[in-house]
Amino acid sequence: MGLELFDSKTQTVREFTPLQPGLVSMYVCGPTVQSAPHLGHLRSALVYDLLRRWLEANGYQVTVVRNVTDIDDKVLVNAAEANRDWQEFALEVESTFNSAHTSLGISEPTRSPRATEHIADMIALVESLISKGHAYQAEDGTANVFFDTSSWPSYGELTNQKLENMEGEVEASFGRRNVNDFALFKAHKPGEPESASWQTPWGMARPGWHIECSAMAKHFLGTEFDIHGGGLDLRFPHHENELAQSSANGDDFANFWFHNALVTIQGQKMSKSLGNGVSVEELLIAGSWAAIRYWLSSAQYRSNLDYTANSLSDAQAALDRIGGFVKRAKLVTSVVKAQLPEGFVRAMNADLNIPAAIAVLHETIRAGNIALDAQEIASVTEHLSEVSAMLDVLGLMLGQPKEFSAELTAKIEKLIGLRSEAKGSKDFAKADQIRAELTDLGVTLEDLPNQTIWSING
RNA sequence: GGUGGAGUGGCUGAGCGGCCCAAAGCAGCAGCCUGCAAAGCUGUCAAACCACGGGUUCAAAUCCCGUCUCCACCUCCA
Repeated sequence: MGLELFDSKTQTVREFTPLQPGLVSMYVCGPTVQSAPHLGHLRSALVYDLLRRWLEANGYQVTVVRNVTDIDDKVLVNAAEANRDWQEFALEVESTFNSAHTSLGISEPTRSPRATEHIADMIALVESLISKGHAYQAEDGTANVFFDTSSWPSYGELTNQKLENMEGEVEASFGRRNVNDFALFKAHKPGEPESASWQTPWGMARPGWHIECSAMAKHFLGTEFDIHGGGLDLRFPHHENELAQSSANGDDFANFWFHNALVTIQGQKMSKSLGNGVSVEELLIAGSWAAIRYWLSSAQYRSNLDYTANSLSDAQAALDRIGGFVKRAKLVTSVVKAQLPEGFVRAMNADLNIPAAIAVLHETIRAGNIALDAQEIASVTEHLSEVSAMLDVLGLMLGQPKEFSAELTAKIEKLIGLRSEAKGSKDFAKADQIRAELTDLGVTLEDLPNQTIWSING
């Protein structure tokens, strides 16, 4: 059985078949670069990285477009507060996202377009919508342009809502005809930087939030593509509005809608507006990037993931177990090409059940350890190779071995040599003294049957 | 008011009609290894039965009904 994914539009798990054999096109809503990323953003980025890896492991050529929303109310507000040029500010925040992604081992999207680079595409799309009777310039004559929700009977189809049940704006404002109509372009406001507005057929304006995704998805992926992803909190209004714009324009848009659940803290959503987001800096005090990645993988993507004080240390302990096996196994054998275990494949295909896949990883490690104890090298090789293949798919990093100076390495190895000699001549006092010396240097020794390996803590 | 989702061992977290008297990890306990440790490994422990009360079924954590609690979205958010 092949890959099955939950499609949040139909609210069913469906077999995934790409529109074009062998190719997968995916659009992911990336960050609004208004402030530095927190754990929740990392989860979202990681989910799509894992999906991409699994698709690639299955032989698909995957095109991932992840946008950067670099023009938005909050970007302008936050930049102004920081007394910065908004474009510089946006670029800087974007780079903090990028470096966090890189550190987490998230591969770069095929394309990562910025909203401000596609104003022309957005204008074209809005003109098309106006000509089809689905959008209008503000009644008050400003450059505001709105989508006319009353012209689109399917509005609400993504989130299964009826227009009359929606709360909408308190009152029609800025020239809206209807409280649920949403902005496609926003007229330039006095006080906002000139640079934050563009010449449009309706006057100087900047794009609304939703139009960029419709325009850029079409630009890079065409009128129809396989998967549209983003955080659960984007389903409404953002994705609902994207769908309305694109489908009102006659485009088929996404075949699968994919929404990752959120990271919570004390049961509450982690969010910029609640101010309870755990920043990258705080995370790195609690654990390593590897631990963060492992922990973020530990719940299925549609389940909330609650961050607690122990989260990263638990993850690190699990990771150490994995790393310990790999390290020891590699002393007696090496990795060969291996098939992924059937249970692992089954778990990944079942709507990307990473925690179940990780369970298979641990089971394989246990079997590998047993083989290691029994000195059954062929079996160790097999298990090590399977583990390696699984780690590859999961993109799990095993605490990249730190580089130490040759000088330090030589010193440590010399001390270990002396200790071994002391042990050989049963001079345990001396051996223990050397071990204590190494402990002071932060070096942890591990005595294996015929050698001593070492690592440096922290 | 509307639309979704969740409640599983000390913690995290899979399972969503029979293979479940419930995966995996962490923590706990014991043993192995060791000169002793550390680290590591192995085993084991754990839920008077999966929020509660009914029901359907030969069979339910898994389906249905009711109740309680919690979360998300309907305003910017991954």
